[in-house]
Amino acid sequence: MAREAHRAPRGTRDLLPEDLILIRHLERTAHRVARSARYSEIRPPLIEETRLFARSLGETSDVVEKEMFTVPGRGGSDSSYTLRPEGTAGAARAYVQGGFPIRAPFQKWYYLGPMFRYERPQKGRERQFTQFGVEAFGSRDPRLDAEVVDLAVRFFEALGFGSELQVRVNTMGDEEDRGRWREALRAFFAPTLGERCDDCRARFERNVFRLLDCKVAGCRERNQGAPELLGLLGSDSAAHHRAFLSALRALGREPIEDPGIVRGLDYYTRTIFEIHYPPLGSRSALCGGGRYDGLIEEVGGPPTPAVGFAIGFSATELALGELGLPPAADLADLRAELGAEVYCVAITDQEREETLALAGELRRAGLTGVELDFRGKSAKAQFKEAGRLGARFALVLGPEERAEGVVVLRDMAERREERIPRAEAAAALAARLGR
RNA sequence: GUGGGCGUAGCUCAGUUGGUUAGAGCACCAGAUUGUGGAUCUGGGGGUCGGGGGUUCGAGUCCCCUUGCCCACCCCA
Repeated sequence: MAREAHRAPRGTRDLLPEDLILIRHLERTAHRVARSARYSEIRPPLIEETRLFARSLGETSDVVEKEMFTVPGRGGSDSSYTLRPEGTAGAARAYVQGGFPIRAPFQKWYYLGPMFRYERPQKGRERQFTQFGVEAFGSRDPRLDAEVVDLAVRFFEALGFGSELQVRVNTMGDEEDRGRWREALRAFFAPTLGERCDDCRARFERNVFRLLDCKVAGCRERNQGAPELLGLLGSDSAAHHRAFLSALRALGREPIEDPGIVRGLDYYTRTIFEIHYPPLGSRSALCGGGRYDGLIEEVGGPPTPAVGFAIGFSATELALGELGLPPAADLADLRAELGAEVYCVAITDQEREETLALAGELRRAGLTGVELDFRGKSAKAQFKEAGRLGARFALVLGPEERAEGVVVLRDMAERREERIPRAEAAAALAARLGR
């Protein structure tokens, strides 16, 4: 081994052919589910101006404060670019830049691709990870919130997750509601602040909502009886929430109201939700999302409502692994692509060039998975390799065949052979492979 | 950023109270009737035991440092 072998950067990994069987299945499932409700794919750049994220995610969010991959621009001292840590900001920016708020405000989009966060890697968390997300702009209809949730649930159902999937919902209210709630919480927590953990005391100043999901047991106890936003909602927000719950039920999704859900990013308003799969235990959260009616304005557009979610593939992969999903049959076609369909065998070295030419003809004729030996293997070893690769047919070329202008077409499974004119090989294979 | 665990063949791992040429399985290669396969059998290649220092007659085994990976906390997807 080389003394200083290069390694993939910490928190990143190579997706090798074997790994891509599962990944590609996740991707196609995402495309399919998004398509089912007419969401269209978008591909914003992987880098954005740093200030876009600072603006949309919140200056004091952990992501912005210490988790971004940022590179200085070369132009001026004020230019700076950041590898996207999430997909919503870029989508919102693209929506505004593309002029959609005016020419076609209602848009249903989705994205799928790598995101980057400079964090300490651990199980289910990488510095480069993949997210599948949807964003629906231009409507404040609570039925749209429900459609988005349903989409997320169906993604997991399509992968084989069972009926234990939970939709946990909560509401963040609008800005006014949240102002009232913030003051109520501060008034509630202030007297017992001295009995809480250091983190809570810091959060009290920075973002009082976070006290609600502190993991420390003692702190949790002191959360009992904290004012709930539900009781402080203005009539619009309350009506929205009720209609959202009703719409979910109309889709056959029974929501679980969970006041403990608090999103870490600043841009959420009203509906927020998480998809959980309790059999996974502490790592049961698979998806988070919600409504962010203020975001478009935040990134320079006119007031425009929006709702969406993001699903991280890392956690999804982990969960699938624990559950033994997806069933092998769902991956069979992708797995088969790693093998060969037709293997061209050269009996002696005299046929090696011609097997290459033969393979070329087959490929030009549209056949896929056409392979031959490039390592000087014996005829026997070539058949062995053909078998290992799962080839359905072998085309055999030896001195005799060459002299007669034919090839031997061997059906690997049936172990039957027939001689056919060399010129008809491609057509014969195409017919047998159903092409 | 803070803790903890682990680095032995390409992969997954054994390696006994420190003791001779460091092992297994899988994978790879080659044979087992000179032109026919996924099984079996036989054989083969391949390791500065992460790196450095120390203790010792002797270190893969013990100690220290370093580096990498993993796990947890934080936070979240």
